[in-house]
Amino acid sequence: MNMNKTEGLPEQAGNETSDLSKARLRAWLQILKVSRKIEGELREKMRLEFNTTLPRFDVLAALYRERDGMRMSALSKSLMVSNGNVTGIVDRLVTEGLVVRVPVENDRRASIVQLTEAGEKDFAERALVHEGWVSELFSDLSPGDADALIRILRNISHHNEAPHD
Amino acid sequence: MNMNKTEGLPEQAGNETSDLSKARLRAWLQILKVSRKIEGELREKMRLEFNTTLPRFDVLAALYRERDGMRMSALSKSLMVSNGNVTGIVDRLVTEGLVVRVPVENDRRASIVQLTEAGEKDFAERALVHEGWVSELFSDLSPGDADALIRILRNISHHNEAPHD
DNA sequence: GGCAGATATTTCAAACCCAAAATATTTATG
DNA sequence: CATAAATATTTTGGGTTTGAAATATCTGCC
Repeated sequence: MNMNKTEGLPEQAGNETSDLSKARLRAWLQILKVSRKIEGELREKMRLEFNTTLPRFDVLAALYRERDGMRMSALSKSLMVSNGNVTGIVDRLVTEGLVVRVPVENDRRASIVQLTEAGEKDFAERALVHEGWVSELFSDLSPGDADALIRILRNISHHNEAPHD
Repeated sequence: MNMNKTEGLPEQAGNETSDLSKARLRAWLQILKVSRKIEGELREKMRLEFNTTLPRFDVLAALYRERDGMRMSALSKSLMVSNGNVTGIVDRLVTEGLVVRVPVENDRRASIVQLTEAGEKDFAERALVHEGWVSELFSDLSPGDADALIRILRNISHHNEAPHD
């Protein structure tokens, strides 16, 4: 018996549009929807309250976690955006005086991007407000659901891991 | 004992960076991470396999669900992007022959965007492959977790509802 | 009819984003 | 040492994205 059941079997290649496949597609579309809505809200708040943009904030956040600074390549990997992209964002942060490019000893190709004192101060203040915004936008998210969400999403991240976490 | 625990207490207004607030922030960052990674994978596949882009595919998908066509404003609301944005994407789809702009009876301001036969055919084929990609990227997502994910994310969507779902 | 305000869309400037090519530098290998 | 391959970053070209301003049109009110 059990001959026609597929439990334990690997997924069938030609089995397009199974129920499971459709459920996963719905899940993905829902992730996309929430992601876009929250990102839009945060972008607007950033602009109105802080007169800055989300990508710039993200760069500052990454640098705040690594006080010794990061290379451009480390930044782009951490933020999951392209190399060339980070160049422009860091350029703007430099002109704003929030970060600096420090040459690397013994490697004249690379440079390390670091928060200035002003950048550190600015970010520290803004991070608190930002966390408040997020908490407000997610105020329907119970502790249990938050944990479940994080667990499920981590599973997905880990599976699609290109280099490492 | 148990005197210092805060379980059951309502959220404190001035209590920035409470545990719950931090959990929600982590949840948001995880959503962002998954969203970016999956979007990047899909973008690359779209480019290599279909020689198209994600935004164009999204517009075709919306139009495929509404065979009678949609107004520009309905499109931008549905995709949660700005009005001006849709203009450029539809322009490109028009030159590719996948959609057409049909004037609206009694309202010369508006136009209705509709799939052409070629657009319909193209999308129908690609949608199946796309669903397969998503299912593969989410292959670690069990049916139970998919349902939980959708439920939790819907809660969040509903809370942040500007006009309607 | 005339006209103020609302609505639908496009245009515009600035920023972001990617992939690929270009540049500069370092490392490894003969 | 020379030089091919690898590495780090910037530049480039095409596309996407937003918010605001500009256009065109419609609706309601006098």
